[in-house]
Amino acid sequence: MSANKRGRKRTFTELARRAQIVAAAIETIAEMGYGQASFAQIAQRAGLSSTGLISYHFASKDELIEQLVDEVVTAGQAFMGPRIEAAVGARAKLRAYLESNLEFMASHRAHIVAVAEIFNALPRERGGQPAPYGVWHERGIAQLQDLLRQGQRAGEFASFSTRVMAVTIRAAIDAVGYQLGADPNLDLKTNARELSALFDRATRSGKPGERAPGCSGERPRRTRRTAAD
Amino acid sequence: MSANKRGRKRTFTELARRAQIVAAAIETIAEMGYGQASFAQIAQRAGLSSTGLISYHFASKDELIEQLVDEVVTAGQAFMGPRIEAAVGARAKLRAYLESNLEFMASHRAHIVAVAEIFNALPRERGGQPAPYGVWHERGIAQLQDLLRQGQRAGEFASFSTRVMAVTIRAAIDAVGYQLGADPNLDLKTNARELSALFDRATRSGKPGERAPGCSGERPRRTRRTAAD
Amino acid sequence: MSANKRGRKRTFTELARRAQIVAAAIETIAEMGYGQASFAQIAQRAGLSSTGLISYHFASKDELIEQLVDEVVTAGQAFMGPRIEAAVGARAKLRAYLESNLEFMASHRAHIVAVAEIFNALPRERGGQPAPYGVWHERGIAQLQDLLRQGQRAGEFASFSTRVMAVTIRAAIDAVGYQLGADPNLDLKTNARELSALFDRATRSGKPGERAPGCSGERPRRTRRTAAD
Amino acid sequence: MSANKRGRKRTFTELARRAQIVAAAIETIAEMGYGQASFAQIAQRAGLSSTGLISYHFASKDELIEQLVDEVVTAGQAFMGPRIEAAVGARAKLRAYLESNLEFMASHRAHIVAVAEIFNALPRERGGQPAPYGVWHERGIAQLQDLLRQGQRAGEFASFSTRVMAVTIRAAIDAVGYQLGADPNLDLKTNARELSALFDRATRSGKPGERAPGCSGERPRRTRRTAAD
DNA sequence: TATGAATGAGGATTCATTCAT
DNA sequence: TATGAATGAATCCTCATTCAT
Repeated sequence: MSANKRGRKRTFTELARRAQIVAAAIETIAEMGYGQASFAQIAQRAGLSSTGLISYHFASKDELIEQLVDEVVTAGQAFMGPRIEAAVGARAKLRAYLESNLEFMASHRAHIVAVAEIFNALPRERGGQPAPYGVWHERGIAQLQDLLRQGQRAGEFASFSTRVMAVTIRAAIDAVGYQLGADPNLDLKTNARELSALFDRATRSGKPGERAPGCSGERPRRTRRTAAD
Repeated sequence: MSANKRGRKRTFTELARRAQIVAAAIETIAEMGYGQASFAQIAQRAGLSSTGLISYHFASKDELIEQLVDEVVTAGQAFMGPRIEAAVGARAKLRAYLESNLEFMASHRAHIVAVAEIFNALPRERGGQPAPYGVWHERGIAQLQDLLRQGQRAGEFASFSTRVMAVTIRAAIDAVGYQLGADPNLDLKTNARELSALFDRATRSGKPGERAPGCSGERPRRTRRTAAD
Repeated sequence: MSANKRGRKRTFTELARRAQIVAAAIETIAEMGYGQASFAQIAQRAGLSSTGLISYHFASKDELIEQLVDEVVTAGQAFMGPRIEAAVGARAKLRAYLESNLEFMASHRAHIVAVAEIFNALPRERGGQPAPYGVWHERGIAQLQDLLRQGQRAGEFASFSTRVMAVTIRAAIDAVGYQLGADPNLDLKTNARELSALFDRATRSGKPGERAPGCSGERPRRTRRTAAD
Repeated sequence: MSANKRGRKRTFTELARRAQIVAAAIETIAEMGYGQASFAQIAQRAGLSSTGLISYHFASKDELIEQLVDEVVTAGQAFMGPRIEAAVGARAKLRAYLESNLEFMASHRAHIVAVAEIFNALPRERGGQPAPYGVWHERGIAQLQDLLRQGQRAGEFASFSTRVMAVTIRAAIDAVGYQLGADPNLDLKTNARELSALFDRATRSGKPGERAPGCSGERPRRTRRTAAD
């Protein structure tokens, strides 16, 4: 992926142009939706005077989108990875997973919305051929399943289908991204706290010393509920 | 809705053709994705020799999609409504909600996949103007929030943001539909059981006589876990 | 023209239907313009539930339009002919020609507007093949030229190109029809009076006893002029 | 008006292409009529291999037509304006108006025919919304009315409705353009001379020293009349 | 006769991509 | 490298006409 179409290593300028185009594509897709994100729109936003330049730097629209997704996912992992690893224990890691995900969303709103648009707009896995970016999705699920299995082995988590739980956790996070597309003022902190608590209850075992809040009759963090709940 | 463009009551033939076209659209969208579902593709699948016939029966592509969504949503509500109402108590209703949703998916796979495609492909709410079928989504969320609030008032459910919980429940269900698009052999019964348990734990209060399974250290329905979990 | 496509004489019903369709076409074209007057629009206005019926009664759209023009022109001639013949002398006949034309317009606004639309919208004479309804136009010009030549022979009219004068008179009348399409409240009586006077001055000879108003320094019918003149 | 859709100044090539396409549109419309002037026809006549190129250079068909009309009207005004201004006195100006109009027609036959086609084919003013290029028409009428009023104030012209007279003059000129579409060999010089004389008689007052030719019993320029008159 | 269904050609427009400069 | 010009396939939609009933 580091070689251009002439088989040479990409020059600095070339890399800069690609980055600029990808950035413009992110903005465009986030703002107008994948369906409206034509080369013309992207070029305009990038300040380019020709769509031809996009075709010059990217073999096809597919390659542009691939690059875009790649960058966002990589950035996300770079942001979240350390935070998750720093947490001790499966419960803490799960909480870190959820909260760092939403924290990343807060600082990379357009990126997240764009990637969500792309995932949704592109054809899914059908018959035999895989979805274009299904790999990333499956990789994320697998990573989560690992975490959940560790917790189950450690007795921190109850017994449940790690697959179903992982898919649900991802779906919950993606739903926040989806809502963020519609409402830029969405309160991500509240969402993070609520989701953390939700999946904590959903996963935790009833082990002594790890008793679920519901079991003790007390609630750790009482939150005021408003009408908008 | 029962009058055609000439202001006449729709004939039997017309209704049949419309249904046939809608069915072809469902198949096409479910199989190829919304983006690829042109009139030409739909007409071909319906065995029509001209795209003009689709335009003859539907005022626009929008009307076709609207009709499609309407049919699927109406059918879904007709299927699920009674099952949810028959359940007694909020916990049981929530379980019925989840299970009837997935049961409907099992028998209407293409319908669900098609509608999921449409929801995802169409422009989202941006700035001020709402998403085309966002109404349905918001209505579903609101309905779920009602159910959750009732459970909270009755003491069956713990304290949490009903909005976040409702969005997460819907996201979990939609994720199952999404997976169904990729894998027609998805085990919906297992998914239904797991999701029921998951959200039962996530919502329930610690009231006596309503103790969460996790608290007793035992699991009611022990499920064999496979590697694919 | 009195036989239908099966070579039979047209039944009363058939004639009635044709008349009804022609009437609807007149209304539609006058109101929406020729370009928007599709069979669907005409059928709807005629209260028919199928465009097929129009095709059943008329061999083609061309035949419908032909019939329409025929009816309007015939009605116009029936109205104007006697009025012109009743006038004595070329000057009086020319005045009668102009005034009866505009009088007919007043009572057959839609007809006139529709025919004007058709004349304008249809292809003109090009290369060799004649304009569809150029015949009517040329016939009208020829008739006017006859009248003008008679006046010249009788010494009532000055010497001028009867062709140019005839074309100009028709153009002036058609321009009134054109304006009538835009402004239904157009004052036809004033237009008739002004055009009569205009072409009286433009045609008349300087013979004694027939002196032009301009020559005597007096004006026969003094009209108050308003700012809108 | 000098910036293209990318907000750039138009290049030489772009201007040339636009001009070429406008020229092809003029030819096509003049020859086949507005109704038959599809992008396909225009592209073919311009030697383009794709209708897409027209859309590339013009935002819409409307813009193409607008540009076409604009060019022709501007050229016409540039041609006629100085000739009218050079004339001294209302009578001479009116004569210059008529003669320069027809002179322009002689050298820009297709342009005039095309614009006449467009004016006629496009929807007229109806209800409230104005005709697309009605502005030009009304502006021409207003300009003529100004000229006529000046002549009336100066005593050169008799008393008449300047509106009716102006509309009739324009109609007479347009009728020449109309005939030109059908007969390319139309004798424009004779038409110019006859129309000049016609409207001179129609407008002039009976003032001493400005006596109408008809009053003297003599004709200044005796013209041979042929059968075709 | 009359209806509604069906056809297929033709309408403008959008778009990613290619190419010469 | 970068630009603008050009391409041609694909988009939805309109319409007069035909046909079976």
